[in-house]
Amino acid sequence: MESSALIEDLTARELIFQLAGEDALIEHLASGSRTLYCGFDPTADSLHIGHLVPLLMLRRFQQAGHKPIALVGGATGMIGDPSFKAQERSLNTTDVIADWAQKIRDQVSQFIDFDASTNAAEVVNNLDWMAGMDALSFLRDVGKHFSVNAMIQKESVKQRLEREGTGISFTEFSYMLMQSYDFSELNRRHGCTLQIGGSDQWGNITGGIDLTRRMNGAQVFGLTVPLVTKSDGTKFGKTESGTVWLDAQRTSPYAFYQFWMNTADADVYKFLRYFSFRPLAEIADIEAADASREGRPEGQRLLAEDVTSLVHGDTGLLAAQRITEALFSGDSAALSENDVLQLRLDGLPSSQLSRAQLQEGSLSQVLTDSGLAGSGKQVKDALGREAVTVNGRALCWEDNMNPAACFGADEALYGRFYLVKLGKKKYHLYEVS
RNA sequence: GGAGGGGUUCCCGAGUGGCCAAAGGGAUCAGACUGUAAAUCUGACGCGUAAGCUUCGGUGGUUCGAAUCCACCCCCCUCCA
Repeated sequence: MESSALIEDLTARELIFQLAGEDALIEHLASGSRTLYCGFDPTADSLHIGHLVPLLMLRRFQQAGHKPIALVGGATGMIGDPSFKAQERSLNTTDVIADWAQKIRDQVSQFIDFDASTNAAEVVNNLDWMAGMDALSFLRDVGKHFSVNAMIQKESVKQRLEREGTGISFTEFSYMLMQSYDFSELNRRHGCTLQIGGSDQWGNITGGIDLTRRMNGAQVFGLTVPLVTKSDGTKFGKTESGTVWLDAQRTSPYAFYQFWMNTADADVYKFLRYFSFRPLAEIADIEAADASREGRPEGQRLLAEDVTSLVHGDTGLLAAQRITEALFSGDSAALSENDVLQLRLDGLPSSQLSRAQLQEGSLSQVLTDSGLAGSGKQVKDALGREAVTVNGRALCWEDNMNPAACFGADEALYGRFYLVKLGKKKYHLYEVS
């Protein structure tokens, strides 16, 4: 895609929330290959789908001929970004952050192309230039350019300053200076002229634009992507089991795929525009086709396929689809022994049990221990509604105290497997020996 | 350092000696209806099959009985110095 068309496409996808220096930026991007960056702080050992929009944004820019830099916040991660956070956060140790930073680095790397001939991507860590900086230099060279009067006007910290019951430490208050310095440093080192980020980053980005002008005398730009919202007002990116992570160890490709499959109709086309690389015209066609179709729309499936493939590759997508096909087609008895083994490899939640374990305790204990249910109450509730099935047979209330009967030897698939379903969507594979 | 206001179950938030496992709302889960939607209705929602057990910042104390009273401590906020 040509640079001139890029902004147009992003606008149409509603991926641009704010632009710093709009006309000049459009001209700037249209007139050459530019270098841009986006920062990711190691606040955990994996990124989650909330990071996906800016991450894919880097990719979109690279596809349009620009050079993306992914910045891992080894230094900023040690401070903690206060932007729109309701409370002061606790600090992690240096070792932990270094470990996380390495993991984030690997993760970020899969979305951008390091082999492109003219605009190969780079990954940098702001610890490289922050670690060596002493407090005096920082205060004199960087701090001097910031007005506290201006900083406390920022929306991102207003809540912390004004709201009763919270506060902000000097440490977190200084975060903006560090991120601003990153921008000016990348501008100096790599000729970086554009920073992108989530809408919560606006204050930090404009801070960096000002600082770069003052320190380097250079004009640089900023772009923020919108916060992903859902039509029902609930928070995007959470499920019962918590955050949806990009790391396959934390959120399996199957769970990831299912997350997107469960997108509400009201959101699915917007999400396709946000998260998929399909041309807008194609997305419009999909929407039109779904509107005139009876029953289940295609949008969710296509969205799930696109995003799962982006994050977990074709292998991950195939695994997710294999499980989905097996579980939701209804007939688990049709699975071959190989299929069952494959499902387990593909990331279907599973656990091992011994016959002896089933002789005592309760079913709710078994299901809770394996993580299928959150509590025994949940299991009891489900039992009372015939919402627990083992290899397709619904259990009832009386079965709770007799787990051995629930996993009858003659009912096992291939002598040892039991596919337990709790509710309509949650499955767990037990191997009993 | 001084004065005042706070810390309640995932979140918000009521509760000021027994009727409190703690109102209400949100989130979440399950059922019905469906399309593995939405909306709506129903149920669950500290842990436990149950008896019962463990909670209201922490530690002690008063009391037959404490989230509620007292002492000390920790943390947060506001104002003053």
